[in-house]
Formats: sequence, structure tokens, C-alpha cells
Amino acid sequence: MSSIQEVATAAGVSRTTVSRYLNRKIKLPNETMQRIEQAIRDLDYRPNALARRLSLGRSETIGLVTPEIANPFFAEIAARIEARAAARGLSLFVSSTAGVAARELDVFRRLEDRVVDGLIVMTNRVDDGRLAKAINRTGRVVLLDEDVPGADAPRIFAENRQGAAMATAYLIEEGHRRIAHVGGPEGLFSTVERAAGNRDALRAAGIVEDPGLCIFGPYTREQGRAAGRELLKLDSLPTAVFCGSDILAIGLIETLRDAGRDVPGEVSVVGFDDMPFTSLLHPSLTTVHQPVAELGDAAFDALLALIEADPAALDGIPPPRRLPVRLEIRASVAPPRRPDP
Amino acid sequence: MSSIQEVATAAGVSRTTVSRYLNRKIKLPNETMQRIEQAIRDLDYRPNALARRLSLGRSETIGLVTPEIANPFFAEIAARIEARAAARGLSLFVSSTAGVAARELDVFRRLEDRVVDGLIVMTNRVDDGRLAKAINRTGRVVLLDEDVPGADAPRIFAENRQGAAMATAYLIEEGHRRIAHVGGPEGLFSTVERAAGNRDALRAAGIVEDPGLCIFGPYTREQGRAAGRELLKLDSLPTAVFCGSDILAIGLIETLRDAGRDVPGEVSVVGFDDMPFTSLLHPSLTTVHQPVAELGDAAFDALLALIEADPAALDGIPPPRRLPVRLEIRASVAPPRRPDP
DNA sequence: TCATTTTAGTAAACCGGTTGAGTAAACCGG
DNA sequence: CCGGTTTACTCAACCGGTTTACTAAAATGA
Repeated sequence: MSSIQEVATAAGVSRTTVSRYLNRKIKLPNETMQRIEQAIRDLDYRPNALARRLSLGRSETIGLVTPEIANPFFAEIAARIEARAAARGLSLFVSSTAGVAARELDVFRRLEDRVVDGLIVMTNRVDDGRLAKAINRTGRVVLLDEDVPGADAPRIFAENRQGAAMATAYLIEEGHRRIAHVGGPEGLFSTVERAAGNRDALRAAGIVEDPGLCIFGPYTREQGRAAGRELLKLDSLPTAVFCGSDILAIGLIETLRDAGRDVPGEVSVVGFDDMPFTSLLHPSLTTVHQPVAELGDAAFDALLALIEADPAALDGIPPPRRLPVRLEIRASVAPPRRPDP
Repeated sequence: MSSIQEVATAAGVSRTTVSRYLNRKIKLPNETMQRIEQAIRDLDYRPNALARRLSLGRSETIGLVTPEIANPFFAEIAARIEARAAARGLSLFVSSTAGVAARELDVFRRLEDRVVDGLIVMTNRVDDGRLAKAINRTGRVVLLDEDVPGADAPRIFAENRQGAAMATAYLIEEGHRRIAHVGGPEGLFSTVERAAGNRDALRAAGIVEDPGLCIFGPYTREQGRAAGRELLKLDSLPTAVFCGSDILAIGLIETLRDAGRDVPGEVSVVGFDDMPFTSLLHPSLTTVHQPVAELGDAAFDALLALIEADPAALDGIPPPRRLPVRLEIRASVAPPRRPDP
């Protein structure tokens, strides 16, 4: 691999000149330009990115922190961000934390080590304060989809509360009144918001929320199954369930089906996220669609602004951005068999 | 951010000493050690990875090239590789090429720019020779899942041919004799191998392959739908279809279902890959399971060997590794209604 | 006691770029 | 023809580590 010095020597100029020329910081007479171009071609020169990075103090890389990259919802966001980053010549470093605090925090070390210039963080646990502290210490972080209370960072969220309200309102419209809620981890931002939306819709319909029909736990398929088992233990099943995520809904439906309960015949189910492939499930899942592409784009743009803006020009962090959701009506909801009183 | 020089000054030693100490290349008396440790703590020192990378000439990053990270099959492999890389302190740079040659080749530029130390490449197109050339020029590449003919690189593949043969043999066992094949892009390694396996099984059963029942095209859901439309145009539907990938099977089933054809009642379908969630589809998909975890691990290990081995010690590229597959029997296959003659 | 080995380091080059400050020569206007 | 401006560059410092080659002092051995 040839260096800029070799190019300079071959072209009969100093390496400063070559560097400036390549970065378009200098106007050169045609003849000199051509000598440099020729030397670059002859030597098959490519600037060493490692050297440039050290010199500039930037890694031209951004990091994406996801709980689980194998989850299609996160994978889709990752794809979107990758595309946008690639278009800007930025590399994307992806981390899959499995919701383990240590692994999340480890990524911040990479921010401090200058391995990445900034981070887009999606978490799925309730922070004990360490994450917020890490964010505030390093800066250059954008929170996506899930909040970290106390962190000084731009935020991009879906309209969780409205989405949940829409979902539950739809169940009510279809005639349901005994509606369970299977939500995410207790205390987690999205859980709280979606539960609130669920409550909004119930109240608006004059339905008293039954705490016995609310089950919270991690956003996993297994938790969906567990919730299903809980519900099956009740004297009578609710006629509908609003789930805080598709993955919970999937686990729930599995259990109900295994127990011989028909969905949506006996129990209607609504999810949240609209993961790819949920339309192919049996029954195809009625769910609240999150605008994945827009979430990814907005997060990327916010991070770029954070990285490129000179720190002095930053007039505080922007208010959280809320992206609209919509209800995707499919086949997992039907009117209850005997309308509840 | 403090530098190694500041630590050295604070500890009253030279930066050489600090560097060597941190890299365990020197034994120091306890007292000196403690002074250095103290200085590191006081200054909250973290080595600048950019500087280390330039100095070492390594980026401590590997790249993963996928056709589409949003595809759960690739996402799962990415997750696996990420975990293994993280355990080694390596970063993972992920690229989603959408099967566009230019984007694939672009990643190789990053290899030349020293942005990554090596690449794990999954492609989904038939190479026109450019990819092979790029691989041979840069080296430090491992091919995963899909071949690039003429490339000098370690290869990790699934037992495509055997897997396909198992799938088709299973259809035959169930009583099918008129079996269509919906394969990937013509000429692509996996397509060719899986088609061969399909043929193997047909021949073994004395069935003459009907070229009119073979449809090839990209590994996309839309192509699966298109194939479905093709099959529906036939005078009579085949009783079973072996698909070269789950995503093709999904598209195919969609079209068949939309046309009112029952799967597996009227048509049985087998896929390939065993993407996550295929078990939740309606009907749950019988498919050839690819050992995702093992594929990822093997690819990572092969790349690590390539990067860490000193080039002289490399005695040629190892032969392709073949990982076993198994047939995952679910619900998308049933005996034909009237056994074909 | 003196040579030899070990200990505990250090100086300086190197990785390959970027950049602020400066300069020699050509040009230009009055 | 002189002073000022423009053109076409260059010098040397800098980013922050790693590493080779070397040394002064202490410990060891004969």
C-alpha cells in the first residue's frame, strides 16, 4: 500500500499539497493536478482511513445499539439506518445487547474510545441510572423508540399512547368490553405509555380497568406464552387482549392455540410494532404499525446534526419527536361471540 | 480526554513505559505500577482506539456483507457473529447491499482503506467476475452461505444438495409425484445445488423431472408470488412445491391462498432456511433448517484465522466447510388428495 | 572486585494522514 | 520600478498511540 508521501514524491510536490488537493482545499494549475492524478493512478493510492481518522479525531462511524438484532423490527430499523449512513460515507457499527446492561454500557466505552462518533440507542430495559449517566457523560447519543429518563439526548418515539388507544378503541368498537392488557417490562417507557393509551380508550368507553387482566413482563415470545397461561387460569377468558408488542402477541396466540382456543373466534388479539411477517401469521395479526423507516431516518438525521453541529451552536437538545402510528387491521380481531353486558 | 503522555507525566515515567505496561510487554516494580494505575484513574484515561489502530495498522473491526439485513435469516447470522466478535473485542461493521453489485464492491474499498480487517461475505447474485477479482486482490475474506466462483477464500456452506434432496424425498414419501421447484436466481450456487438435490431425489424415485415445473428467480417474496401465479396458470397444479428458500415459499403460499387454494390440502410446500417465525406462519412451514449459529461461528472463526495467522504460515485456503442441515417437519406438507398415478 | 546479567526503564522513530503559518515567485497597478 | 496581491506551493507540528534499540543502575556470580 502506498502512502501519500509516495504519491507526493512521484508527483514532485509535498504531501501537504496532495492532501489539500484531495480534500479540495487548494486550487492547482492543471499540469500539477494531472501529475498528482497520474501518480495516484500509477501507485494505486488510497488514503489510509485509519490515519485520516486519527488526524481528524473522528471515526466516520456511527453505532447502533439494539436489544436484539435478530428481531425483525430492529433489523428493519438497522437496515434503514445503514442505508442512510452508507449514502453519507459513514460506517455503521451494530451491537446486539440482549438487554444486558453490561453490554449496553460497553458500547459507550467505544464512544469514549473514539471508535464511533455517535450512537443511536434502543434499549428494552428500565435503566438503573447507569445508562443515563453514560449518555450524559459522553453526549452524541440519540434515543430511539425507548426512553432513558434523565438522559440529555434527542429522542425519537412513536406515538405509543395514541397507538395503544387506537388499538383498544378498535377492540371496543368491535364489541369487546372485557379486554386484557399484556404489556412490556413494568416501568419501561413504552410499556407505561401503551398502558396509558389502553386505559384512555377503556375510560372513554366507560369501562373500568381490571388490574387482574393486566400482565407485564419482558418483550419476549416466552413472556407472551406465560401471559397466555396466566389468562387461561382465569375463570373466564377475556374476549380480547391488547398486547404491547407483536412478539408478546405471537407468544400469547401460540399458547391460546395450543390450549384449543380459537383466535379470533374466542379471543381477539391486537399487537404493537407491525413487525415484518406479522401479516403472514395465523391469524394475520391486527397491530399498531410503527413507522420503521421514518423512525430510522429521524434518528439518523438527529444524530448527524449532533455530530456535525459545532457544540457551541447547539441550543439545547430538541424536544422529543413523535412519529405517528396507524392501526393495521388484519384478521386477529373479531366481534366477541356473546357481547359482554 | 487525556492522552498517554499525560498519564506518563503524572506517573513520572515515559509514555513508552505506560504503553508497554498497558500492553503487558513489560514487568514493573509494584510501586511504579501503582503510580501508573493511579494516574490512569485520576485522569480517567482511556487509550484512543484511533491512534492504536493507526499504529498497529489494524482496525479491530470486521465487516459483514449481507444482501438484506432486514431478512431474519441474515439478521440471525449477524447477531451470532456480532456476539462472537464482541467477545473478542472486535467491532462488527454491517452492510446491507440489497444485491446491488456497486454496494458490494464498495465494501471492499473499506477493506483496502483499512476500515475493516476482514470481511464475511454473503451475496445473493451471480458474480460477473468483479466480486471474485475484488476478493482476490484484497484477501482476508470468508464466503458464507453463497459461493463466488474463482475467489481465493475460505468457504462455509450448508449442505444444500443433501438438504434439498431430503426435502423432495419427504414430499415423495408423502405420496407426491408431480413436484414443482421454485428456485433462486439461475446460476447462483445455492440455486444450482438445491436444484441438483431436488433432481437427485426425483431420480431416486424414478420420477422424470418436468422443466415446465421449474421456476427460477431472485430470492424475494415477490418472486415467490410470481412463481405462484405461474403455477396457477398451468392446466393442473402440481401437488407439491419445493422452494429454494422460505421467503419464496412465503410468497408462493400467499398467492395460492389468495387464489383459494388450500395449503397443504391442495398443494404441499417445503421451504429452505428455516427463518425464525416460519413456525408461526399459516400453515407452519416445513423447511430445511440451516444451522444459523454454526454457520456464523464457523465463518467468524475462519475469518479470525485468516486475520491473525501470519501470511507466511497460511498453507493455502482450506477446503469449503459443509454444515449439515435437517428437515424441520411442520404443517405445510400433507399427502396429495388423490395420489398421482 | 570486576565482569555479567538483570532490572527498570527511556529516546526517538514510526504509523499516515491534516493543518496553521509561512514563503518564493509571478503578476499587477500606479 | 516599487509595493501589494495573488499563485503555488512547503515546513513542521500534530493526532496518540506502538516499538526497536539502547542505557544507567542494581544485583549476581566467580
